[in-house]
This record gives sequence, structure tokens and C-alpha cells, in this order.
Amino acid sequence: MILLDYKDRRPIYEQVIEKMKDLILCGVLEQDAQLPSVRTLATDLSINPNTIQRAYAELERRGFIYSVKGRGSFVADAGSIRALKCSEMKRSLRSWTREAKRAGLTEDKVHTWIAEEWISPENPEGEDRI
Amino acid sequence: MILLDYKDRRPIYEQVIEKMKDLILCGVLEQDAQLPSVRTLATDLSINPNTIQRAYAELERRGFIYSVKGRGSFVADAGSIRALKCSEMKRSLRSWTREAKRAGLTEDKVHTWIAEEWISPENPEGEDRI
Amino acid sequence: MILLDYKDRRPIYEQVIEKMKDLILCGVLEQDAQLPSVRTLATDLSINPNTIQRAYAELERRGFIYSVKGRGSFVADAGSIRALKCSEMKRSLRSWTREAKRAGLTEDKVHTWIAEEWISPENPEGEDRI
Amino acid sequence: MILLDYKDRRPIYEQVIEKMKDLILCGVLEQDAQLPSVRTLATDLSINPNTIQRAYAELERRGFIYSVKGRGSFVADAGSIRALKCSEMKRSLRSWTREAKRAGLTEDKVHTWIAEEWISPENPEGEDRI
DNA sequence: GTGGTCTAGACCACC
DNA sequence: GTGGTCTAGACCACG
Repeated sequence: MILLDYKDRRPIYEQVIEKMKDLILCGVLEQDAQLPSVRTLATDLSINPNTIQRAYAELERRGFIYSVKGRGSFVADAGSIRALKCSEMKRSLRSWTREAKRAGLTEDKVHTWIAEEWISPENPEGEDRI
Repeated sequence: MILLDYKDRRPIYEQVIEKMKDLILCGVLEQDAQLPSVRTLATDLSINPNTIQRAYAELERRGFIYSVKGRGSFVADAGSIRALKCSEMKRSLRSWTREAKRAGLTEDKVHTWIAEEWISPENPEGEDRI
Repeated sequence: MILLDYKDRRPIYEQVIEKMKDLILCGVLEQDAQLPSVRTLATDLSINPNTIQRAYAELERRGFIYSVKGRGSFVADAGSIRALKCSEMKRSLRSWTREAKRAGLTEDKVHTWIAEEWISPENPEGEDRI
Repeated sequence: MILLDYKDRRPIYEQVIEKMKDLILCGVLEQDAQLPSVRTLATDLSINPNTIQRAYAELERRGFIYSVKGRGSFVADAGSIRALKCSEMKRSLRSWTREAKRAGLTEDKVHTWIAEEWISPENPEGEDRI
């Protein structure tokens, strides 16, 4: 269900958060669907339950899932999830734009880039290609 | 020359890297200009020389500066620096675009966002997450 | 009669307690009226009878209902119930006030807030933290 | 500096959060003052460093402190802290008011209670007095 | 030295 | 069985 990348420098719990968010956003996990239990997922990924626990807690804090003691963790309301993700994306785009302006990029250039990337995923996983 | 923000969550050496990159990109430090020595800058900012050392090493690794043993560190070729920065920005935009597509955003929507952000810096400070 | 919210973070038995208290306080269940049996309510809500049992036990401990072995559970004396609820509310307000004073709020400010909230239920759903 | 109550049913990390918030709000810890290090406070309270770590992380998330790897944790901007606390208090008062209305309390009654409590801290630590 | 992440294993409340 | 809290002890990144 999830594949961890131990070469990734980000903490494991963040990777779990991201993967779960993806599964929810792309519809693999539907609204109110039950997530794998903390212990199950932990043994599946052969990592410590505490790490999963932390990821789930963060996902709940951000509004993507809800957890109930004794019952399990479940996918939150689909509508609000899309809104959440959308606002997250907008926020990160804003910070990118700020930096782009400082770097002297023109708006036209950026629009062109967007258009290019949108049709062609040129460099699949993107290591530096300078 | 450089002002550190101790409330910034990012490590000091990263802040130094960014500020130096900015100074180079906006032309304050011209091609082949000498950077302040590790010791000088360290005492100026009253931080540990190791931290500056690390920042300079990273800037060199990324191609923004070059160091000559016994003489100091200098700003790299202006043209290649702009190319560098440009490629960095493009790469981060690419990863953003990939995520945007997965999240179901439309290309039109993104162009609109870019246009909006380009004219109005609505929200003074956001997170740098791209 | 009762509707559970499985997205609510509070344990089920607490929700049952609260709903029952509400039904009693607003008069739907009158003094000495018989409550649904543990088993009946459990099957109605399709939850574990133990959970209902616990809720009823707690309600009895707090004085809202009384149970007679072999006969069932009944609503306690109306007058004392209102007094109970009133005292509960006063107690939680007292702890809030203590905290407000420590936080440096003025009495005037608080009166204003109360007046505002009393007329306008601005924000549909908040957290219950008092 | 802090005293834990092991009879309290709330988790330890929440108690630490509350106590720290109090120390900050009442001015014992001033803006940008350094908090005791995670390890120090842990040994002081003879609890596990992870528990303190969690408390500090939460305090940072809520905007009361900021932490920097390798340097320590520090009290955040005083102004924004007061605003934070104020909005927290208002939110909890709102939920109380909602419940009070459901319970049939009158606004006058509540104002009277507030006035009473404000001058006289009748029941110091408030166990049930029915 | 600092904060932050992770593991292993325990206990609790809830269902 | 579930989620949630806590401990003990380890390792890493940073200064």
C-alpha cells in the first residue's frame, strides 16, 4: 500500500503522511473508509508503531482523517479535503512565486514553464539535470 | 551585509546560503568579487566559523562561488549563476506541477493563480515548502 | 431518539451521556419516566451494550437517573436535575473565570463577550474545552 | 518551576503545555527568553525527555514558543501570544455559552455569576460542592 | 551542548 | 481489537 524511501532525508513519519494524503486525494481511500490500524501498518512497513501514530496524529490535526479510540482511523469529509489540499498547494505556489520574482524571472516565462510541464513530464523523478 | 533571523526555523547555515545567493543574484556581489573571509563573516555575525564554512562549501558545491586555497572565496561566472538559479527554480516548479496534477488542479486554475500572485503579494509571509 | 456522531472524537459513552442529559433537561424525558433498557438502546444504536451500561452508570452516579434492579432506569427528580446541571455549569464557568483572570482579561471584556455570544451564535461549531 | 499532578487524568504533556503557557502569559518568561532545555526539564520533573519534547512541539505549533535545532527553545512574540490566548479563551467561552443556553440559563444569571466569581474566588480548587 | 527522529516495549481507555 | 500516552535509550543534525 505504501513504499518508504530510506534514502529520502525527510523523516519517515512525513513520508507516511504524504503517501496517505496521496491515497486519499487520488480516491484510493474513500470518505469514511477505515485506514489500516496503527499496529498493522507499522508491521507492514516494518517500522515502529509510534512512528505511524505520529503520522496519523498529524493527518488528523491537518483535517485529512479522524481517529476514534477503540474504533480506528477514518478518511475525513471528501469536500473539505479537496479544499485543504487546494489551499496547501496555493500557499506553496505563492512562496515559489515570491522567490521567482526575486530571482528576476518574468511572468511570461513562468506561464510557459507551467504549460510545458503540464503536458510533458519530461524528467520523471527530477535529479539535477544541469 | 547579512542579517540573520534567529526565529527562523531553518538552520543558520541555510540562511547564510540563501542570503549570499540573493546578494549574488541581485548583483550586489559581482562576478569574481571576493566574499568576506570565513572568519570575518563569522565574527561579524557572531556565530561559529564552522557554520560559515559549511555555507560556503555548499555554495561552492552548487556552483555559485569558487574557492582558491590560501586566497579566499569568489563569485562564480555571472551567466552560469543565472542559469543555475533558473534551473533550480524550474526544478522546484516541476515538482510542484506534478503534485498539482495529482491533486486534480487544472492548468487554467494554476495560470490564474500565477497571475494573481504576480501582481499582488497578498500574504506577507508564508512557508517555503516547494 | 439518539443520534451518534462517529466522527466525534469523544468516546461513544460520553456522547450517550450528553444526549440523555439533554433529553432530560429539555423535558422530553419527564421525571420518573423509564429510560430504554440497556439492551434495547444498544441494539437501536447498534453499539455494544457495555457502552450503554457505562453511560447509564455514569448518569446515575451524577444523579440524573436512578436504577432499580430488575425494573430498569428512570429519570430522577426534575428539580434536583436542574440544580445539578446548573451547578455543573457554574463550576465550569468558575474554572474559566479563574483562567481568564490569570490571562489578564478584564471583567468588562468578558461581560461584552457574553452579551455578544448570547444574541449571535456566530460560529456554528467550536471545541468544547471548558 | 513546574509541578506535575499525577492524580490529574490529563496526559502529562498537556499539563506541561498548560503550565508553560501560564509562565509565559503571566510574564515569568519574557519574550525571547530561553526555556529550559528538553533534557534539563525532563530530569527536573523526572519524566522522559520525549514527553517534554512533545509538549514543546505543541507549544511551538500553537505559536507560543519557537525552537531551533542546536540552539534551544524560546518564548515567542509577546503581542501575538496575548492575542492567541485571548482567542482561545473566547472560543471556549463561546462553547460554554452555547451549552448554557441549551440548559435554559438566562443571560442575567450568567452576568451575575461572572461578577461574583470575578471578585471572590469562593471555592479555591473546585471539587463538586453539591 | 541543543532540538528532532526513531525504536522497543509497556500500560491505559474504549469498544 | 482499536487509538493514545509514556518510558528508556539510541542516533542524527546543528552550533
